[in-house]
Amino acid sequence: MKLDRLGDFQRTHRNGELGLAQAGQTVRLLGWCRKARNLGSLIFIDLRDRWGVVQLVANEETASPELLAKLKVVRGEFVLGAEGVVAEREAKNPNMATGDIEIRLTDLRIFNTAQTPPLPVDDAGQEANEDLRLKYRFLDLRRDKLQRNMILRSEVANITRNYFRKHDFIDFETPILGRSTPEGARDYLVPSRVHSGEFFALPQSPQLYKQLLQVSGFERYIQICRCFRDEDLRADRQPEFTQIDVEMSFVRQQDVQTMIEGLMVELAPLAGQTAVAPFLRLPYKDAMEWYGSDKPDLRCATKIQDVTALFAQSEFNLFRTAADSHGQRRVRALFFPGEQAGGYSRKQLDELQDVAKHLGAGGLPYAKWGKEGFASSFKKFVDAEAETALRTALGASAEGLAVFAVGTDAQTSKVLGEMRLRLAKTLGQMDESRFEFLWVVDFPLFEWSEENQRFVACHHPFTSPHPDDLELLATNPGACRAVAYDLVLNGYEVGGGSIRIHDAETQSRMFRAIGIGEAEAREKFGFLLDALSYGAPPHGGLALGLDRLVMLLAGVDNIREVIAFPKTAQARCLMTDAPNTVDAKQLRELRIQTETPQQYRAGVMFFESVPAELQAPIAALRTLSTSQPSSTSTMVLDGEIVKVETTRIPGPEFE
RNA sequence: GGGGUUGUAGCUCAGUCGGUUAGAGUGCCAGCCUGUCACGCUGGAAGUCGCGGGUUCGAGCCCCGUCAGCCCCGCCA
Repeated sequence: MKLDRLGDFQRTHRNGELGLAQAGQTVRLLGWCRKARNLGSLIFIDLRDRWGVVQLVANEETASPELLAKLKVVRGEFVLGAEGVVAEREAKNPNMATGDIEIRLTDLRIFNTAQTPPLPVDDAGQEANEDLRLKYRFLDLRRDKLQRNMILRSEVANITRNYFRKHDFIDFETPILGRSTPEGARDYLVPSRVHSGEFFALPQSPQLYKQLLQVSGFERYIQICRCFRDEDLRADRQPEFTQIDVEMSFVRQQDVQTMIEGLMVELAPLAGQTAVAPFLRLPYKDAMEWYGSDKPDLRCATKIQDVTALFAQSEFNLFRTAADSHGQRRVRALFFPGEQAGGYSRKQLDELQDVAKHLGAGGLPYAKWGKEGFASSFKKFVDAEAETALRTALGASAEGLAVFAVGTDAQTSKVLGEMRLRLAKTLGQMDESRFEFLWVVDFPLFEWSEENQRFVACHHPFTSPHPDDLELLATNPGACRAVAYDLVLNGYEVGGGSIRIHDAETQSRMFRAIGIGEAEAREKFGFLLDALSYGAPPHGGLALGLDRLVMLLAGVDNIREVIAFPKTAQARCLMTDAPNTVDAKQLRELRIQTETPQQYRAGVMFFESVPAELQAPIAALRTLSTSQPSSTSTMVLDGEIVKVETTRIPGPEFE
């Protein structure tokens, strides 16, 4: 089929903006065919562009033979230009924004055809599997849902830039090629050709640069920047992600928080929500105690309770030994009121217990008060008096379900934190229509790393110790609090920051506390120590996860839905097949040798042009190093270009 | 690194106890159709049951391995 040329065919209107106001006008529109409905001598086409969908119509009596011929070949996703007159419809469609009107076609241009899409492009049907969506991301992105998400994302970025500009922040760009740092996540490394054997690291965050810009006197820094972490993925974690990175001079914790709250107040309406500043400030210790999480979801009111003392005299050994442990181990509980909770079935409780076990619990003791009265996994240890005591302690006035965890605070927090969210959701005791912002503050400065057998910085090693805890730095680092704060929304950490250390002496003490000696500190962070010694102002800031924020504003539960070209959970791009192996020549230039655990050989599938007598030589000849289980490559054999499908076979270790 | 789960037509899925020629909806193709908008009606094509091996008279179904997607734990300053 001969395609039309765009030539000077320009749109006069966007599809979404047409209505009865334009009736009678001749318009030119552009877009994709969402759907063609051919009723014989009457043909409808739904034309989609970024702004909406409008119905085109033509009938046999009035349309020219040329126009009719074109209309009959149009299929889904063809790229069209339409010229026609806006007319009030005979049959209006109240479900469609432009449902009052249609375009009576006078001319149609077909700028491109399209194969039948491998996945549904409209949102009406069922969504395709995600691997398919990721492979054909360019088509998936045509869908309304993703278009809306991308537009929302752009809105968030624009509002953010305007907000900070309004507050005199300066927009910076910091290096993508930087220095690998010892603390924190694994770095993505970039080999340097010029300096063979040496590597740049992609930034996990522009942390040090933004601090140095405070030393330089810019006072207010903002950057919307890409960050990279070579760690395993989650539904809310990608290896490259976008931060709204903020840093300010001459500020206290509350100044940074107030600034960020102002931004949230402006962003919340994008989700039809209202954010009311100031947000709740919840100490880390209380968050862990009440919610078992450092990012509590406050849309559920239920709190964890300590019921250890109730079992001091109990014959239930599991619980009593905790009571005897002088606080080392505790019995903690969650109580959910209501008929539904009290009527929880054995099967449901077993499922919950499985989850608890996966989180490291031995089981999930429970007690429930329902239609059949009191039931519990440890009922034989609970007499009437004990039951009353338990009931009173839990505030269980009527029916309901309590689940228990016993162990160290870390253990019980992990289990009950998860149970709290699960039960709240399944029992409908989580108001998912609300937005609940809060600040979690007073984080510990350090945590013990089993792997390294030393304390490591919880946030990062530039975080200011809490002024009241300075002397603990050397004596009891584990108890030292930090001036660090996380912004939490609906159980997600959407941002985190701190007041930084701004004097070289405190910074040195900090390095000492985490086992970085003078010489090592000098070598790795000499530039920072230098900077701090030349008049660094008191400063602090925070970084917001843009992707997560947009995810929550969009009301979706996966970060991939708000990223145009995301990676899979295995950190691969299904569309481009990145990462991929590179030419030996490239590696030689970089003086890099690779160890490949398996060798790959040309496989068994050949394309039409390969004569039979050449197939065996090809199979024998080619040994490929590729991470792909199979791939197609082109090679020249006896002067003939052939395509070879290579498949991976197990082989000896590659030398 | 570990655990769970999924993989059957272009797409979404069903497939019983291992037993005839592997089905449905949708999409696609063809014909008919002047008010559709999830158009309708009639007909048709369409399958490496992810891949490899095994058990069996017989495997989509059972076993072993493997690849890929998703979720979680560890990890993520």
